[in-house]
Amino acid sequence: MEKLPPKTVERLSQYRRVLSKYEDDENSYIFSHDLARLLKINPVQVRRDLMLIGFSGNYRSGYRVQELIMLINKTLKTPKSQNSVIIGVGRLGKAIIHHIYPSNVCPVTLKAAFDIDPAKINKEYNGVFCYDVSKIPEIVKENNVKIAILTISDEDIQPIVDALIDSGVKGIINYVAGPLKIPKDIYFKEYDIRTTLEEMAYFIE
Amino acid sequence: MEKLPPKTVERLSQYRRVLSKYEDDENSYIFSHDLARLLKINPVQVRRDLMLIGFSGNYRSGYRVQELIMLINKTLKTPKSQNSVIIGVGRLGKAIIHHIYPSNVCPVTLKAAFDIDPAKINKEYNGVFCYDVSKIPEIVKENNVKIAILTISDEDIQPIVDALIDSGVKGIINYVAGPLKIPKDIYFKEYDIRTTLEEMAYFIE
DNA sequence: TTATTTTTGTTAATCAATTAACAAATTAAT
DNA sequence: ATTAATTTGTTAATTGATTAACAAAAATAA
Repeated sequence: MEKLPPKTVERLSQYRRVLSKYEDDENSYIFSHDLARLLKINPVQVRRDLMLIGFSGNYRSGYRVQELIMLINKTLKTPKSQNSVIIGVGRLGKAIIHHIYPSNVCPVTLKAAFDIDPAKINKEYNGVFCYDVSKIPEIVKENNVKIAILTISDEDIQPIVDALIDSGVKGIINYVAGPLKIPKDIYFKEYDIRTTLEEMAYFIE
Repeated sequence: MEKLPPKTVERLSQYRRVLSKYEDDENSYIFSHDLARLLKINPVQVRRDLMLIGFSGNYRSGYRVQELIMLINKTLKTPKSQNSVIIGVGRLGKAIIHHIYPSNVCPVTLKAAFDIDPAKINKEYNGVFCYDVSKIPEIVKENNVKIAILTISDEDIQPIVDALIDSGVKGIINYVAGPLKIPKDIYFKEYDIRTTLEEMAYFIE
């Protein structure tokens, strides 16, 4: 099946998250303009996104929330379908562990954490066990992990990245800027808050 | 002067950050394709971005690093020109404080932190003082703060957001998804790692 | 001197994302 | 019944971002 545009996928994930708060009522409906307002986007965009996944609404009452969530679940792979690991259990690493795991909303499972600091290794953080980075190949292969989250900025992170990729990781999210050698076929995203801050500083007034 | 495209601003911030590691040598130069490789983008994009800010390179040796950093500084406002605050000093809040402050690279100054937890108030975190949220109007106005970073997902965050905006904040970065009422003229960005994870899970094979 | 190579600078073309426009469906009101 | 109001579904238009294409500049090699 044809892949959806990346931006649409991003919004589908956001629709699902905000809608899950509205799901209490079995029979609740939502209009495109209401869903749009929750995400601060244009209602046409909502309708277009839903059109792309083949979801139909009702001319009078809008879109059925429960059905929409179910279709988004199906479209963005079924829940718990992808496994991930996190590198680094410092402040940021721990924050992310607590934010995404255990969560009934996020369908990506965090299978393990890794660190280089002996003080952090062989402990559990909110249910996620932390191993020495040397265990990456073993654990990653064993659990069929495809996504890695990087939260440490050590100079020597490149060997860790290489080990992850060698072991089958296909997507990397890096929260600490820094040039990394990453093959072209790896899905890579970098988020550094400083970039966002500087962009914002430029545009406000 | 005409505003630059948002994506160009984002990349300028990234160019500056990676180049600052190359600045040691007073007279170092870099080619567009080398800078491009560091950011995993197309060299044409680098040249186009630099063209937009009116920076010229040398046909033989590329772009002068030091001069380029200076021009980016000038383009993205001068260093230390914008003030920010952070809401919440939990795990994520502390991680961000340590990541951006004090930093000679990020030109946005973190002026204060706020929390609702009495155990966290009136303490200093890596040099940033934490106040009770009731102090928002006073501190924000006093320091001419224009940017706020949200790291708490409390149900009652809307009044905090309203206080920030009333006190003059023009840009908000939200790290915890959740519908917020934000006026149209506020520059707003939301980053929830779960969205990124789900998008990635969809695209990798 | 005359090619050859390399890299910038810029326009044009392409691709992606958003928004506008409006027909079709449905209900409610007159 | 007819009109008005509302909202979806879809195509077309627009806007924004990226990439391709290539001339101009400068140095090097033949």
